[in-house]
Amino acid sequence: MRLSSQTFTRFSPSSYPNMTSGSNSLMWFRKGLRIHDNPALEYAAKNSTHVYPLFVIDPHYMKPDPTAFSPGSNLAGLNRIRFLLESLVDLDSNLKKLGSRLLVLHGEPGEVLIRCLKEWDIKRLCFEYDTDPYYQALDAKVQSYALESGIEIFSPVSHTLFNPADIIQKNGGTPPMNCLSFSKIAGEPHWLSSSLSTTPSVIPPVGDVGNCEISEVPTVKQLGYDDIQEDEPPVFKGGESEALRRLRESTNDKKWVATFEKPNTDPSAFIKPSTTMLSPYLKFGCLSSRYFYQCIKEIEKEFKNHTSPPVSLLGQFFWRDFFYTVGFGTPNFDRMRGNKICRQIPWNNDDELLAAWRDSRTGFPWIDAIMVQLRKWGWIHHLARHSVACFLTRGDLFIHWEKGRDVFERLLVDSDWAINNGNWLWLSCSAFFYQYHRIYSPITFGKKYDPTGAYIRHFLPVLKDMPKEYIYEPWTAPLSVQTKANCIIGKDYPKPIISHEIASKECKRKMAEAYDLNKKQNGIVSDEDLQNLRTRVEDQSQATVPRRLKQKLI
DNA sequence: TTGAGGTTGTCTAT
DNA sequence: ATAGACAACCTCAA
Repeated sequence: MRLSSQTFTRFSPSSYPNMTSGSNSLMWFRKGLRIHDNPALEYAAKNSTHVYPLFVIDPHYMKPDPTAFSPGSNLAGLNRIRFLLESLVDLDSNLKKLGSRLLVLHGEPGEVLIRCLKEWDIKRLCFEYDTDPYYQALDAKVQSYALESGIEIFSPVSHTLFNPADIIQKNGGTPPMNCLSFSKIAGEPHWLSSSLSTTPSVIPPVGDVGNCEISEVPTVKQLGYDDIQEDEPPVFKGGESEALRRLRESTNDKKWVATFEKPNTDPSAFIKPSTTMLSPYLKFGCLSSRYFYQCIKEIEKEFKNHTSPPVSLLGQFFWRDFFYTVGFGTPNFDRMRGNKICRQIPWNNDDELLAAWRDSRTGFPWIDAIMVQLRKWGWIHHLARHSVACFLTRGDLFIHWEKGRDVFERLLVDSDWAINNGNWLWLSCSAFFYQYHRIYSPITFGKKYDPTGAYIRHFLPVLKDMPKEYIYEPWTAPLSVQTKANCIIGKDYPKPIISHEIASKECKRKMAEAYDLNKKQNGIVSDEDLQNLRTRVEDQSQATVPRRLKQKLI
């Protein structure tokens, strides 16, 4: 496809009116770890003598954090870091096929980049536009240096289908607040009917790298992750090649693609998961969302009765762009305080309950099994995310969504700033979704997909011999049954940390009080108001939920 | 002001 | 499998 983006940031200093063929270009990779449909790379490859493809290993993202609750950096768990490194190895290999290679440097990306621009006498800097706050701040610094130095910048929008800024402008200055109005404003992407030719055939060679300390793509061990215990092979293999292979595999069954309905997919499917599992590849841009979109569009043409957004496979891309747009247009999107679209809710501060949830010790097998899958795979089904997010926040534990967001951010291979925050806002009924009476049951929700509990048995082997009558509520099994199943509740597997029946009622009442306050005060809730409300609802809660229901954790 | 619609709730009855 | 009760949130269009 000829996906030359019409929406891009470009500064062409007048001191360089003609791009001469004797110029050096730097292609800065961050996301967008691919050679297909990569407008920044394509632009760099044109009319340059030398192209320097660069990736900077950023300690902000990849420095090991020994104090964290699971191996990884303070931002990313090991599964995601490994995925990223594999993606870089694959990118290097794909670049080599085009006569180039990937240059890897270590350090603070802004500083490293500016050093490279000087050292390599770069006249043109190309990188994919990024809406995440971290890159917005970083890119502003780099751009201001480049402008002063007369370096041309080419920064196209190619991570998402649409340019979030365009959507916000079309909507009158604020982001659309639901998926339907987003779709109406967005329409069809302008590049939809562009032809399918995806990869540059050659990239000008890397020039002299001077004094820069170029390294190979490091291994996780070289980055300082020593104690890796691998009991199972990773579920994902990073990289563009694997992404395209999996895309072909996923789109092989055209009828499945055309009749996909997200809400009807099965969160308990683990032998053959019920969705494409391509999200990690989209997150890092190993797979172009626009290319994927075109592939689905082609398939839909063959089926008159194909499904439609928001539930169709194509619809999932609108959700992605929707969250990117709201995230871009909302100050403090990743926080409750200072976030205008976020209901102010007096969440509990209970680290004991939070740790139980995080470490699969809630005593609810459905919840605990999901959290095991999250740690092991770095991926869980969307509805599984709903189940555990609802349980942590408005459904049972009433703990702040930001705490759950941090855990997901760390453990998910596909964790994406806008989408992760957007979904936590959604699930906690803080924004977008407000029907807080609809609470996922930690017992019956999983049961309706998986009545025998195969999913639980797989991820929580301690319960593998528990009869199916008790697998979702093992504390109700008679002691003789527990003994026979080699699983004594309270010893081998925890008792439930709360009563779902009581806790969910309490949560509804607290949500009603919080909504009431937000409405009365028109969303302007001070720290003091919030603390007063917290004291009030907790006092009432003490009256109805005895402390002993928060049983000792194993 | 009113009413319809909102990707993915649960429980019971048919 | 599907329908209605439950108790009732929000936003947006008319």
